[in-house]
Amino acid sequence: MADEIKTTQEEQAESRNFIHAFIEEDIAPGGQYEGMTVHTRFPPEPNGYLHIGHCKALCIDFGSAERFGGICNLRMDDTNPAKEDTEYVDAIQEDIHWLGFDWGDRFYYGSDYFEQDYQYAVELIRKGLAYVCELTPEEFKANRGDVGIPAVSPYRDRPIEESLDLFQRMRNGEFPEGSKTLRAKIDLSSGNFNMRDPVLYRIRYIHHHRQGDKWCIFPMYDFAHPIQDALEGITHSLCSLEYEEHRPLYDWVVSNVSIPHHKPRQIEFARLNMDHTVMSKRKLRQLVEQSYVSGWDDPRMPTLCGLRRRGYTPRSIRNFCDRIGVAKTPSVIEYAFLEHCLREDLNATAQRTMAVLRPVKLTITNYPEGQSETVTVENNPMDPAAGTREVSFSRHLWVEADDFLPEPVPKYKRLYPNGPECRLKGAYLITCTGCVRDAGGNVTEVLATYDPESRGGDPADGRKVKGATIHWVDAATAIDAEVRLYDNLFSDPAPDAADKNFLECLNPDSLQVLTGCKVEPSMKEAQAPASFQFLRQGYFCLDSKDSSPEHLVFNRSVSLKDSFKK
RNA sequence: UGGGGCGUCGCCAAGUGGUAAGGCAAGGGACUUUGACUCCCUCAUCCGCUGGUUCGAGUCCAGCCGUCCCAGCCA
Repeated sequence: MADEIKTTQEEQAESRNFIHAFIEEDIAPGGQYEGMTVHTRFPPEPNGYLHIGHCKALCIDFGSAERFGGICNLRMDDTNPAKEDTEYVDAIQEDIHWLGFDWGDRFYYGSDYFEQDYQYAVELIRKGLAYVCELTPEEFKANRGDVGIPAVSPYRDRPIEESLDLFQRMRNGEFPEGSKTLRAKIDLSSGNFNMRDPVLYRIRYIHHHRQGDKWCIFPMYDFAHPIQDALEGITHSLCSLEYEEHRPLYDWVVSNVSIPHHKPRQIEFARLNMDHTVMSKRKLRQLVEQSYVSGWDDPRMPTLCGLRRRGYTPRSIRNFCDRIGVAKTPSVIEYAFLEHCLREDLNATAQRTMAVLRPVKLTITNYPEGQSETVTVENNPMDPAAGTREVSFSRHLWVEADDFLPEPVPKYKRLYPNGPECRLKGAYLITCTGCVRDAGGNVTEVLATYDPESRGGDPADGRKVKGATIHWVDAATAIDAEVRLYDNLFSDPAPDAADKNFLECLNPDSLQVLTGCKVEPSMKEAQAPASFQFLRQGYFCLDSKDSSPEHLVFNRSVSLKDSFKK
C-alpha cells in the first residue's frame, strides 16, 4: 500500500506544469539563468495563519526549486506595520515545518531590507525616476485619472534635489502621515493603473513588530518585493494571478535599481479555491475575531493548524497540492478531493481502533454472563508490521445502532432477526435472534447467539459468511467519550459567491457534539499516534494536541453517505 | 464599457497542427474479517460560440460570447 502511494507521488513528480517549462527554458543553454541555481522564495505576510491555499504556494515554491536542484527561501513580507504581528511569525514557521518543508538558514524579513530599500529609492530620485508627491490620499484619488484620462501630479517635475531633501525629511519624521509620498515617475496615462506613477513609500507612524519605531516611512509591496527578490538572488518569483498586472512594475523596479546584475523573473499561477470553505485571510480572521469558531485552529477552518486538528496528515495535504495541478485557470477544487487524499494516506498508515458512535447494546445470549476473554485484532490490515492489539470481549457489547434493523431493507446484510450470520470484527460469528424494546417501542437491546467454534472470526467448517463484518466494543470495559462531529463550515454553494454576506452562508450543522460514544479502552492507552479508526466510509481521530477521548474529532464530511443503500 | 487574465466531461487537468491522457466524483461488477480498501468496466465523435486558413485545428487567424481580477498612501 505504502509502495503504491509512493508510486503515485513519483508519477506526480514527473508531471510537468507550465512553471516548470518556463524554468527549464531559463536554465537551458542560452536561457537567462543558464548555469544558475534555481532559487525561489515563499513570502507570507505575517498577518494570519497559513491555510491550505498557502500550502499550494508552498508546494509550488519549494517544489519548483527542489525539482531543479535549487533552493527556496522563507521570507516574512512585513512591509506594512499596520497589519502585521509577531504572533504569526512563529506559527507560520511551525506550520511550514509541520508540512515538511525546510528553508535551511535562509529565513528573512522583508523589513530587514528597509535601509537598502531606502538607498535604492534615493537612487531612483537621483536618476529622475522618482519624486516626492504632496497630494493627500483624497487628492491622489481625485487626480488618479480615469479610463482614457491621464492621472495628474503637480509635483512630478520638481527638482531632483528638492525630492531628495523632502524624502530625507520624510524619513526624519518631519511630515504627518498622508501628507507626502514617494512616487515612481513612469507613465501617468498608462492603461495599467499600476504604472500611473505608483506610490513607492508612504508615511506611517506605527510601531513595526520588528523595526520598532526606527522607521516612519515604509516601502510599498510593489517596490520592496522586487528588491528583496533581487537581493536574495531569487531567479523565479512565483506568485498568484492578481500580481500579473503588477509585473511591468516589478520589472521596472528590478531594471532601474542597481542591484548587481540580477533580474528575477515573476511568474503567476492561479491560487487555490475550494468549495465549502473560504480561503480569504480577511474572512478567516473575521470568523476568529467574531467567535464564529474557537480559533485559527478550529477543526472546521481550512488553516493548516485546523486541518491538523481535524486529523489531516502533512503527507495528505502535500499530495493534494501536488495533484490539483498548477495552471492559470481560476478554479475551485472540490473538498471531496482533499478528503480522498487523506483517506488514501490514512488507509495506508493509520492504526485502527474500534469505537461506536451511536451505540445500541448487543447481548450474546449463549455467552456466559460474567465471562470474558481477549481477542486479537490487527492494528492495520494494510500493514502487518503495525502489529496487533488485544481487545476485551464478553456477553454484552455495544455496536452501532444502524448495524441493526428490526425489519431489513433490500440488500441489508447486517443484523436483523433471523438475518445472515455476521462477523464481529476479530471475535466471533453471530446470528441475530431478536431484540428488546421499551414501552415506546424503541429498540433497547439486540439479541444474538454466537458460534463458539468461530473464535477470531473464522468459522471452523470454513463456511462462507453472508453478513457484514461489524465493529464493536465490550460494554464491560468501554469508556464513554464526548465526540464532536464536524462538517464543513459552509454548505454548498461556496460562500464566495455572496462575498459580503459570507457569514450568512455558515452551515448551522457544522458542529455537533455527540455524547455517549463508547470507545474501546485500548484507544485511550494508544495515545495520539494510534489515532484513527475507520468507520466504513468515515474516520475520526484523537485531537493531535490532546489525546484524551474527550477530544475525539469525527470528520463527518467523509461519512455523510449512508453506509447502506435503501 | 480602461487594463490584465481565463474558457477541454459534475470538479481539477494533460494536450504546443495529425485525428481528446490521467485523477476526483458518479454508475455497474468482482473480491473482502471494516458494505472500507483493492481490482475490473462505464463515463467528452468532442474541446465557450461563429466564421476562416489547412489534406487535416482543441491546437493557427478574425469576430463574438462568458467569466475572473485590478483601478489602496494593502499584500
